[in-house]
Amino acid sequence: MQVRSSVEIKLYGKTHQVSEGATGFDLFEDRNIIALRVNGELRDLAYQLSASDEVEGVEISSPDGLSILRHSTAHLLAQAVQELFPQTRLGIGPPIEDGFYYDFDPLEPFTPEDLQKLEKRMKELVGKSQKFVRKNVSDAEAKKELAQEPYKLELISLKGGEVGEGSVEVAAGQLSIYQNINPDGTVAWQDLCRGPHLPNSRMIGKGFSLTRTAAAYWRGNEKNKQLQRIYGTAWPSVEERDAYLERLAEAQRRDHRKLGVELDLFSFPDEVGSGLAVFHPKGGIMRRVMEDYSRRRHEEAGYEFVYSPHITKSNLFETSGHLQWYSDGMFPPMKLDAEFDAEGKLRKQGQDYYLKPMNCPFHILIFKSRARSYRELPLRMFEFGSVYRYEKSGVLHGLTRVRGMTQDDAHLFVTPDQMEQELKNVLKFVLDLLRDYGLNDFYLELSTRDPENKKFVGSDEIWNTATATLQKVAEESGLQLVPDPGGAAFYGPKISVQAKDAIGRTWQMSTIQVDFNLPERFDLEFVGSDGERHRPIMIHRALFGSIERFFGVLTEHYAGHFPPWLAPVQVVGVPIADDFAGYLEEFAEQLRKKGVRIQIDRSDNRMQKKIRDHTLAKVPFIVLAGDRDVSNRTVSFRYRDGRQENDISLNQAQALILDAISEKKQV
RNA sequence: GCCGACCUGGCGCAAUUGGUAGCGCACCGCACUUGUAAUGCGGGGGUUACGGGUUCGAGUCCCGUGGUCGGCUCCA
Repeated sequence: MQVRSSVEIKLYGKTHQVSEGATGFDLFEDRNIIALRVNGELRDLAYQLSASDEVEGVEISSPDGLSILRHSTAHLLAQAVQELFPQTRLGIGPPIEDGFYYDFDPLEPFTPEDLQKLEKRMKELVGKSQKFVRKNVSDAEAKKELAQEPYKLELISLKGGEVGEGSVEVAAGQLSIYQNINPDGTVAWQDLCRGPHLPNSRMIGKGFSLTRTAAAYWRGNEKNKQLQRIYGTAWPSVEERDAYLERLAEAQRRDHRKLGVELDLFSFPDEVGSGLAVFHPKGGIMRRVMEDYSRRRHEEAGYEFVYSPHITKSNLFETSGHLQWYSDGMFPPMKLDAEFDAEGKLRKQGQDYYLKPMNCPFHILIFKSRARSYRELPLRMFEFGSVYRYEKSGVLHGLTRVRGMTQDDAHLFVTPDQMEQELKNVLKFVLDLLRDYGLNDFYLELSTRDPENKKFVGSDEIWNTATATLQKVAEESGLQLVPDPGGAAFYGPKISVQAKDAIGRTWQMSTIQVDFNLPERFDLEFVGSDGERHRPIMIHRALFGSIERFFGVLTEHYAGHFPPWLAPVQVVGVPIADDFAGYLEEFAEQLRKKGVRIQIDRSDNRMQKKIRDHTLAKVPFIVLAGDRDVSNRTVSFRYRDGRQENDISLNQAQALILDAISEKKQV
């Protein structure tokens, strides 16, 4: 037996002796440990330990472990692609949340059938038990090995930093290539990669799937060539993979575009144009209820209501700067009023009118309509303002990304002294209101100035004050605060409220934005207590973002099971037999007088069919009555989840319904 | 905007290698009147997104336009 000298390392912080030349394989018997963290850096299990290394194991189910699994699966995909489509060149292939992708430059774009073939081939490769082996290479070696891969060569020449977009290929310094090695020692495939990887393809197991293909610009730049991206997902077990796919399926079931059709809420008629929604009566009721409640709350919070037109002459948006900065996102102008003589010469200069992409300039004009005193501030102007933005065709998405929308928009004009208190009030107001609509899991994002960017308005001092104030206000809310450095617009910092929905997805909801720019551009002033003129600060604030978008988010959050106060039809009465319909009609009449949206189903359908229909229509309360109920003066309730409550007295029944509505309860 | 896929009655889907459009639900009518997720019978409804082309013949093939979906880029 060979005698080896031993080496002292630290394993999970404790001193540990290993023989010289030992690797991670010698350290961990647990097969769930698939990589190492050595002195803070992720390494392969095959990493050779050296003295004083501080070592930890990386479990496959840990966040790092999952990334490694997914990264290795991406390699497997790339190997399969190059085997089945040898002419295909490699882009990049990093792990992402819940999975991975790999970008390719193939001769022909991939088809869904190709995906199936690739998945099949990947499964075969898993069975081949190929080792993932790291090979450190010099730049010159790497270029030689990857001479056939133009994109990889580009990465080599760029190295680290500038690569952008999840660089898993190269880091500054040492380059490495990972080879997939057959049990007989031959190299099956290789890729430029910084690793680490699973030790063996067998460990990828069966918990992966290819999910879709898409195009993606090389290195994320619109000016570059588009590559074909294949997305996949990978998990330590088939069960976890299936659970993930089930989450996707659940998200699909909740898709507001689908529910919008099924529940007859809204549509996007082709005749109208992309991204322009019409709300049907049922969606219309919901929208009105949402808006009415919002109005009432705004009124209570000291907002004043204003109205402004949908179109305006160009000069307003020249003054505001929108035409200079954002004209791409605006509908092109309507050219009006130009007059020409018989020779076609211009006799009267025309005017360009634009659909408004924002409401703020109008509110500013209202502010400016007369001299303002400090006594009037804070001045809070609110409007359900319809705006139109020419979103690029490819980004339109149901109600969440549209070309015409109504913002619940408010502009607050405050003195610098008032800013902090006002921001505090606004944040509280926003969160309270969102909670009333059923969202209650939030975090905040604070977008601050990019110090590199010279393109901003306002002094350093005012930026620092505003940023510090926003920060303070955000922290006082007690919510988690995520910094977004460099995320601020050029005209001021902002807080955005992110809400998590019922299945854990995050939606950006409200924004509270400080603006130093527009007061400047419009030369806004108020007269202070000192008799001097001062410039107000403006705060932009949209709560829903847009009503359309919020509507879509709520639809998905509730999966169409709206709480009674929002539900388009709140109660449907189902008589056991037609003889009892009159009894239910009397009950309904009482509720209708109190504003309840209740219908009695007197159709020829069987009672069971009616229950089915109204359950599928997601009506919160189905109220049934038969002879027993008529004699006892009761009804029974049936809920969307199949639950039932029988023999409820009429008074109780009425109280139960009214209470659920007024208290915004879910049932 | 870019890449790819797709577009058949209100909705969800069928239509062998191009041979003259079917089904379920919904809708309408008739009968039935029933205690908690589909009663039975009958009926109406589509110039297959739109415009061209190839062909004896196009839902099926080709070109263009519009729209939808998945991504990329973008989102004041």
